[in-house]
Amino acid sequence: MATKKRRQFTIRDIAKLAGVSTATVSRALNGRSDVNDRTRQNILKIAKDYNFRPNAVGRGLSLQKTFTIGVAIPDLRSSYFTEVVLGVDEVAGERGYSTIIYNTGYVEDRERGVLQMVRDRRVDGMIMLLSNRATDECRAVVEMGYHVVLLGNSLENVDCPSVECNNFASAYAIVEYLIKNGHTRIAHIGGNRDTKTGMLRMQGFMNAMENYGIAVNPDWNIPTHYFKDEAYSMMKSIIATGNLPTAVYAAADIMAIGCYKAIYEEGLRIPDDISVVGHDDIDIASLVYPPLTTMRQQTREMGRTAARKLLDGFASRPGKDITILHTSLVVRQSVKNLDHGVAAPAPG
Amino acid sequence: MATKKRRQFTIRDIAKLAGVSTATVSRALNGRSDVNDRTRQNILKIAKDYNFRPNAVGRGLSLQKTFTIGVAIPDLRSSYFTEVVLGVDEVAGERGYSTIIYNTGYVEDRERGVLQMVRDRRVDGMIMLLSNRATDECRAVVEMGYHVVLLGNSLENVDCPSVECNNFASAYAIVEYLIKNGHTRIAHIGGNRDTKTGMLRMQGFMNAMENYGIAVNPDWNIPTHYFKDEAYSMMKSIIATGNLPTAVYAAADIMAIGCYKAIYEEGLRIPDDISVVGHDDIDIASLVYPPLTTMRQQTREMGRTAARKLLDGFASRPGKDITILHTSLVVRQSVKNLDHGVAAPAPG
DNA sequence: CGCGGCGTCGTAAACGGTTTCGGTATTGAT
DNA sequence: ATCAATACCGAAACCGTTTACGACGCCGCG
Repeated sequence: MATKKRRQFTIRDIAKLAGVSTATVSRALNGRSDVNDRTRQNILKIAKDYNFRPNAVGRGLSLQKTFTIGVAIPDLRSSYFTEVVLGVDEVAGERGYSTIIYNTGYVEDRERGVLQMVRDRRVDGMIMLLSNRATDECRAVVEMGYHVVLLGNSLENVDCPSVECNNFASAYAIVEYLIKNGHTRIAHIGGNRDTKTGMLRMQGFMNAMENYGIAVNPDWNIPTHYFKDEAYSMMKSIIATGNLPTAVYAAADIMAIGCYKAIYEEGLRIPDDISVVGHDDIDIASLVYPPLTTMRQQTREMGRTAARKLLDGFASRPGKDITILHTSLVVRQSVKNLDHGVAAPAPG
Repeated sequence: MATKKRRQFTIRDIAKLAGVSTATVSRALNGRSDVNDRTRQNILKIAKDYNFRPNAVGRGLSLQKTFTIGVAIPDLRSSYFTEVVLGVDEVAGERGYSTIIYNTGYVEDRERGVLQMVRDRRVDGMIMLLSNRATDECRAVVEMGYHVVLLGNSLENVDCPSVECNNFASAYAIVEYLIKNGHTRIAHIGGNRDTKTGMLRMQGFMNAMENYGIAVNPDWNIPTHYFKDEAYSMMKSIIATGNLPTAVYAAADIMAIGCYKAIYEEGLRIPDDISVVGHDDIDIASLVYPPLTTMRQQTREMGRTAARKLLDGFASRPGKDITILHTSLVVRQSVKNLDHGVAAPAPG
């Protein structure tokens, strides 16, 4: 069985069949003007008959360009990230580029490794969602003149474009929403501390609390990773103390979902016993029970503009320029209004 | 600003600096034995000092191998598929391959296009989740000797490995579960008809109904695509007729979620008014309300074995061989037992 | 001394495209 | 008829790496 793999059918073969040189074949195939129309038709016909496909690797080597861009995300399973990728892929596709997706899982080595793909010339540029830990590596790469744009997390002293949302204001807004609904016992299951988003959202939380004169319980300000399972564990441990908050602000919807699980497992109700809010408005936020109130990010649009920046940068290389897409509060049913509600805050 | 992009630092530069030929540099860098240890150390040092990285494109051309595999999935947003991808990426990573993800969106042209990547030599092999519509194209490609393995949907007369689940038996089992809970008025929001999985699950549904002597209402056997939104629409239109089933079997969890949305929007309750079951056990199946009973697939494992087959196939090329991973019923809370329940079947 | 073997390395040809440079033939103007 | 411009095309270099083949020196052995 198993058909043997033949040598590839190349433009040299076409050249021989057409009685011309490879240069002419290349010109004809690429639609250049300086080739006679009859010979072009002939070459095109042969290419078609033999089902010819140019070898992308050879082409890439010659052109010093692969027409491929990479995008590195921390977690393939989070629809926040896949939505970003979809946005990137959209505009990449429009411009004749394909996109490679890398999953870093927030592990430092993989972040670094992925960054090198652009030096390997596997991709023409990279869109990176990474933590601060890769800062030095990233700076080095952009200083070598390679094209990268950052998403969600611009880095200190790294001169490349980035797109993000106003994390601080966004966190402030949703915590304020909680406070205006009568909550004072508020926990923060926070995002990764070596991530700018994580720091800013935490600061937004702190600042809102401070401005309203509410003390924050240090046991209720817990950094962890942007994973469902980790948020689940943290929520569990908070509940285990017996000292319950009336509301929790999870730094990402995916983490809020983890909190849901923990809360339900402990026999508590949302929002009656504990209110929960998240951040990002990923697609399942409206599908869980109760539907999650959260801050909506323009996720796909972020992917799109990142891709545009990267692709535009191939022509004329830009320096640092940050574009910020704003967020908006979407109110659903996961927070209880304590002023008009039944229960008073749980006993400390 | 914007550092100029220099010519790449190549093994030729290293050769010059070390006073040897590029052949020796290549040998040293690749750990071959026939190079003196002192010269090797010298070369390695230079490579390190200059932060050298071999050009993957040049390497790929020379080796006729890119150490990259592609995986084509229909929908990046479905965690069923991303889970597959994660499985693939796991074993690929272990063996020194990276993986490229392509999103086809079930559109025929993209399925065909993606298939060509392996002919372009962009990837060493492909794992494809596709519909029957790409059958001819796919057969042609494998007959040319390229490496592809199919996942979820083996194709007629295409001689390549594939991995799937027992769709027929799986569908039969969950419909039987519905029947044993007293349901007879059962609708099937079915998967894509040009997909083997869609056909088989539909047949499993039909067969179960027939074996239990239950007539199937043709208005309740609706094919559509494996998308949440489409299932939502279908469910809406069923409800709009006023003739309600007591249960619906959605051919995929993602579709079941779409049904949830439609049912809730119409002010009905799950499972009190309508029971819902799905297929696949994607991660949010346990997080929606009520938790969805469904058939669990060994999703990640499917990705893993597909990758193993592909990678193993590089050494010795296999013909058709289908491995089937079994499914299991996971009972949660989205179906009501009509025998012990309150309500009799709704009036026809 | 001659010879084979081994260790080490260089030359040059691949791999599959693109592109520069220049050459020939044709055309049109004078 | 002469000359310049133009259309079309080929030779060869190039992109960065690997590798088949052979060269060379050195060693030990008969």
